[in-house]
Amino acid sequence: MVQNTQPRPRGRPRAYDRQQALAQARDAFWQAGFAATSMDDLSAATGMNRPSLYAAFGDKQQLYLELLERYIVAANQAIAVEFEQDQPLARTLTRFYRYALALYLPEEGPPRGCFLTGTAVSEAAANPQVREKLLTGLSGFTRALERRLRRARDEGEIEAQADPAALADIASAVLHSLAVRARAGDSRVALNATIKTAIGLICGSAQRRNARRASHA
Amino acid sequence: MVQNTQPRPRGRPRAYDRQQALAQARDAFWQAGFAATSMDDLSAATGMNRPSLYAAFGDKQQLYLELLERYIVAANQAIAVEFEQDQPLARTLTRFYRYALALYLPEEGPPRGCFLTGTAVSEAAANPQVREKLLTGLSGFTRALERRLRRARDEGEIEAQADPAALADIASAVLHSLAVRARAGDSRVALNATIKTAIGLICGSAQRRNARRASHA
DNA sequence: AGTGTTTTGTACCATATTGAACAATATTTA
DNA sequence: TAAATATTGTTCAATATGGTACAAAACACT
Repeated sequence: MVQNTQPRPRGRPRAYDRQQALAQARDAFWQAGFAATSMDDLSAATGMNRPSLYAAFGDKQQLYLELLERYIVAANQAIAVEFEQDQPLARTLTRFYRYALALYLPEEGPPRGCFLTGTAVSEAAANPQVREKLLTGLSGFTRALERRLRRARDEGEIEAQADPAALADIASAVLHSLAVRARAGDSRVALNATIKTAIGLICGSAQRRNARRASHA
Repeated sequence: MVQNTQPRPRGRPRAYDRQQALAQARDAFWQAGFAATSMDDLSAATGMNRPSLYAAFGDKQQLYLELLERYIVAANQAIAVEFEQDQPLARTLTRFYRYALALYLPEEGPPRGCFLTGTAVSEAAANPQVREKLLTGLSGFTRALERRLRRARDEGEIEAQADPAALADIASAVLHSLAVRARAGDSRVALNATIKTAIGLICGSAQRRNARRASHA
């Protein structure tokens, strides 16, 4: 059997776990936003001291951009897995929005919305790097939705004349709205009602009844 | 004729115009966000020195909350004026979204999106006062849309079985999406396509053709 | 044990930021 | 012209923040 244990690195071992520290830094940014989170906050959140933070992740902006990238990649992977499933469109979209909402409304603590819309949007106007990553992330989600809707159209799940790109725009808009409204403190009931309405509208006349009378809080 | 000139106040006259200073402070926040805007930035933007800023508007948060309030009131007034017009729903919605987009994409300078979603959303998770005002503002817009859609239904502009609250949710979602995507740097063409799609979808089967084939960038 | 290597943790510096104190200034009123 | 009043502009203190230098610590290798 091949030796699969890596040779341990030379010097003093790290006192932190890189993945865990990144997640903790992300949560700190997620709560307070980029500008309002200081290196001291990040130090406290990760348990690392500042020199270690700089050595491991560069300065605050580098770390933040890295976290944006990771969030986008993870979201795209989760979406890809879900959209590859051989499930009805309505069910897939329901799971898609429910998964997002679970992320936006954690069990404990204040509602936080989406990491991208909750923290990157405010920086985007003044910071081109953040703006670029944000747009890349958002349009990636939209394209994934469009591919799934195209498949739904090709397989006869929605009307043959439906425009996948147009419907993906609406489906994305609902996601953006959930992200904003969740962080704004809107109720879970109201957000779920929006999800129901959106799915009814997107999935077409077969589901039109739901679109008309989704329960509202 | 009654004397309508106010008696001038006692001491040294103000060197600034209050309304103008508020607008300049708002634009500073709008560009960089709340946390990234310092009192010095506000001082530079308004031309006032910091002691005058404190005397006139209180601390940074007080000033910001005041600006949120004014933005919400102004938007509600503009919406009320527009929605009172005796115009077809599709035309009203078109003007509504175009007006928003003009605000989000100024002629000069980087795209800025909506003042609420662009600056208040990031603060909302950690700041209950901002969160409350944000939710109030957003749900006010949604209610105005709902009233207009109810009128459209009652007057036969859209199907009698349509649910105004549900459609208002979608119409709001599109507004939120425009706000986010504009600040993220998405193209004017793409945003206009989303507007067309949304209006086609909301206004129902009479406009269904537009919903299917709105041009995409 | 001793040496080299990497990380940690303390200490430090320069600057940014908030907030207020206070004298100077510009105006109205007596 | 003098007094009262309100704002301006300078100055200052206290703290926050970003970023780094450097010695101590913890490991691998010889």
